[in-house]
Amino acid sequence: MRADARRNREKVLVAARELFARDGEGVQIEEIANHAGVGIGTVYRHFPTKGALLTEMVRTRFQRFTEIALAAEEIEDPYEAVATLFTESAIAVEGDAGFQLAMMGVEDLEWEGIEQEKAAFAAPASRIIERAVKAGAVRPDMSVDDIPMLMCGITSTMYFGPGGGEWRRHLDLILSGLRPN
Amino acid sequence: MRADARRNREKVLVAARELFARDGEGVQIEEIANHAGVGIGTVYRHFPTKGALLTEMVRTRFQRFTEIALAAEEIEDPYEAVATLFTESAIAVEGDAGFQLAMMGVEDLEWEGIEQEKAAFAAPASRIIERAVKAGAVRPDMSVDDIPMLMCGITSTMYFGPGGGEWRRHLDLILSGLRPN
DNA sequence: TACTATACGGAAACACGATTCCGTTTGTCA
DNA sequence: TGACAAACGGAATCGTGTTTCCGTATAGTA
Repeated sequence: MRADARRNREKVLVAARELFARDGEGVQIEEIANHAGVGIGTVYRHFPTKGALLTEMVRTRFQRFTEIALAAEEIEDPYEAVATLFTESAIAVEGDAGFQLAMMGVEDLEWEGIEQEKAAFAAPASRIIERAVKAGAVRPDMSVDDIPMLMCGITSTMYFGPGGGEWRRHLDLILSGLRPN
Repeated sequence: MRADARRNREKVLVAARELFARDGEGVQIEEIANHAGVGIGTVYRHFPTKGALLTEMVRTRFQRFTEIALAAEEIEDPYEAVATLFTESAIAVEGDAGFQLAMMGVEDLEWEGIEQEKAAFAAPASRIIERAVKAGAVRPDMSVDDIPMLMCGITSTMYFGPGGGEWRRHLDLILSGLRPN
């Protein structure tokens, strides 16, 4: 690949990241191109469709979750590990409207492309939850399948709520609801 | 207003209700018209824009919340009143994807049109929360402003979650998180 | 029944954004 | 320094869905 091509690809990615974070799926290709300082054609040279470009954004963000889960697994206290998993994940999503919408499932992105990332996250996350359940630190019926649901709720509060950190209260309620009985 | 006009207006409303519930903001005017058995022009005769029609849908649904709040206020037990308020509201939204999206704030509807309905709901809802707080049945820091946030979370679970009633678990967690300390 | 204000239907005009296409420019290599 | 494949820019094209417009049909009334 030619040097300028690699450079432009990177510029497109950076611009897309910023604008997708601000506007979600609503970003226009032309705007991304302008912001990156390249032509529309160049965007299409690197990504076959708008969806492919945005899926790329989501994939990157998702990988961050896996890092967080891996780090949380190292925490001694089983409950703290769970709390950290949720809290850090929420923080990672804060300020990225596009990803928030993606988490909520309202953007029609090609989630197919990120199965692999999902699995990579599910493994450590499962271990964290299982450990907490065994230790009696959370409800006995909690499972890894609750994570998308709960994150979805927190995320939507984040997206919907006026500016501030209202989502922290929501998270707080959920964490307290997760304690046994 | 001529009799046929009134009849058609009603047919449009019914069709719009059904299709908005199924597809959200994505419904097409032509589809609504076909479903109602009228022409596109007739839809526009009764509602100046698509947004005006959909706002009408949301307004109707919202009024249902007020009825629920008013009924919940009659419940003796202060905690039960809160729990009922949330549970019944959630049930009212179940199965209406359009309204779910509206609650989550992702449809760009003209919410201005429903300020009045909002206020009508806030009054009884406030009384319910205040009573529960005074009775020590919920966290002392709970307020009526938590309702949109929490409903938003529940609603998004409903929309996002695969079919079933997963949202009941989310609601369950939230209600248990709302208990004092 | 004849008249007229209303209302109707749906083809056409519009709006808007994704994607294509091709003439031009640029990086790379001999 | 050519030569040429790779990459670029952005006008033009296409697709899709909303809204307008106007000739036709109908309810209501004398």
